[in-house]
Amino acid sequence: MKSTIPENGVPLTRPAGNGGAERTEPSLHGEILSRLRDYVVEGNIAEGARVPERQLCELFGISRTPLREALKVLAAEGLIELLPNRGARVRQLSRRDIEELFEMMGGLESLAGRLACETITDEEIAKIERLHYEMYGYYLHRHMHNYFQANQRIHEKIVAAARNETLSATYANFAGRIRRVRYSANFARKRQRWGEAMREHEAILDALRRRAGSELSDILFHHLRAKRTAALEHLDEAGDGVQAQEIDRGVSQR
Amino acid sequence: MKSTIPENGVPLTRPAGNGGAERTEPSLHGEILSRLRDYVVEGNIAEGARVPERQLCELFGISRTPLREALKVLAAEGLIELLPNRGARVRQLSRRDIEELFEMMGGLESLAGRLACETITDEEIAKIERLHYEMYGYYLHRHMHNYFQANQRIHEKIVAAARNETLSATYANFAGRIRRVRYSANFARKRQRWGEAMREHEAILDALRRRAGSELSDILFHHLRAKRTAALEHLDEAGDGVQAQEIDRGVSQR
DNA sequence: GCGGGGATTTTTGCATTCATTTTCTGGACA
DNA sequence: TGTCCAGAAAATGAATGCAAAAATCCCCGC
Repeated sequence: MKSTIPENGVPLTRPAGNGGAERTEPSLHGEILSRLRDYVVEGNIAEGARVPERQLCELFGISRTPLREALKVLAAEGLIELLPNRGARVRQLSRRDIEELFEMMGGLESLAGRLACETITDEEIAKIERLHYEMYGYYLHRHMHNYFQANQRIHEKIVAAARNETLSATYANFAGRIRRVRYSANFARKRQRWGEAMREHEAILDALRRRAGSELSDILFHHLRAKRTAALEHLDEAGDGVQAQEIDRGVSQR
Repeated sequence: MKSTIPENGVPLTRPAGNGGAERTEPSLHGEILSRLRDYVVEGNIAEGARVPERQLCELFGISRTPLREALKVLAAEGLIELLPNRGARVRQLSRRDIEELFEMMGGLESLAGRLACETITDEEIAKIERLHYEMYGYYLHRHMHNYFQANQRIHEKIVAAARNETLSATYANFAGRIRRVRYSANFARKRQRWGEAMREHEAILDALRRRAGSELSDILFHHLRAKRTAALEHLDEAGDGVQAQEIDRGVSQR
């Protein structure tokens, strides 16, 4: 059959028992798309660097056709950019891009909060409260990583409570795009910002309990606006070394 | 009944001088993507119907490879859906899909309004005011089509005033998905709803003049919520005849 | 030592080909 | 007459081939 494909570490066919969390992608294209997206989101290719078609084909054990299809989709998602006759590059997020993405996240969470207030159940709120106190514990112990994860899950729960699949999918898309930025920004988060964030989260919970949609919408927007500010500050501080390499990546008009 | 594609005037090979207003897409893939997206959005293929690869290849004068790449992207955009080993179909919007899309539009416009209030200039507001009075004229004369277009342009201006390219692109994407629904719903719009919409638009302008971001955010959300309700009512009334043809398109659960 | 220009290699974009799967068709049989 | 099944035809998904563009290398002149 596919005897021409060199055997490498990655199995050509999916293992029979797929490993727990991963949802089964029926088509090869779908699976490649997911895998390549993860591969890029997880930072396996440097920002602004070329996406090596040939190597990825070997890595995944496929031909160029499905890989290129996946590249086109990722480009449409905004994760990479396609330069005519010059292949794909991992999209380098400019300062403005990051601003825009945080604003989008703010808008989406704002919407999610508003919608959630319309239909959220007491059980769902209780679940979020539990996550909140868990997060508070990590805050007190200054356990950054777990705090970050609990934080993410709270926001995901709110989005899920909106009961809007389209919104969830869009949210996941944008979340993927700024994942690295958010994480590193959170790592550098100052004590002061931590305290603010905790207070904002308390306000979020309060508005959620009262099902105050419009109010929650405002709070979430400003919460994300604050995250944006923190991320940009972090970028300014830590990013000086990165500036140089951001410059020479050439034109990238959309 | 297989041939849903009418023979239209699109030449098989691209004319040397590309036709007028269209922005030049550097790559063939990009051009095919745009053309195919327009082709679908404009309703040239019935909802739920198969997207005939072979015929479209002949129509555009290309091979299957770039066409299939475009199909994958359109599927990611939510315009069509891909059934494994069974090709692409134009996505049939369920009632729930339409609800979700209007909610998304509400969220995006809500965000746009909030952001716009931060940076909009007096000139931009004046421009929107002119459009508003133009629209008011069409309202008085019951000139449905022009009213719809002026309405669209006002909302586009607000989104543009947010100065967020990512938001604009996302907005355009969702607007394309529900274009048909919105338009037909507007056509059926009752007198009463027209009056309401005009009042809402006045409130929008008022909040915009005062740069009351949070307030405008609320107004726009509820404005879109009202549009959603109107669209769904229209669907319930006029959609009875469509129900039958919606049933037998086979499985398509999401 | 350094820069420039042309040939070579690599990469890209699309067309074509090939193996499967699905769908259509026609006929056997209850 | 209706149903089921086998074979043919068509469509799909992915691999490969090929021409053109880009990147790289190499050598020459300065």
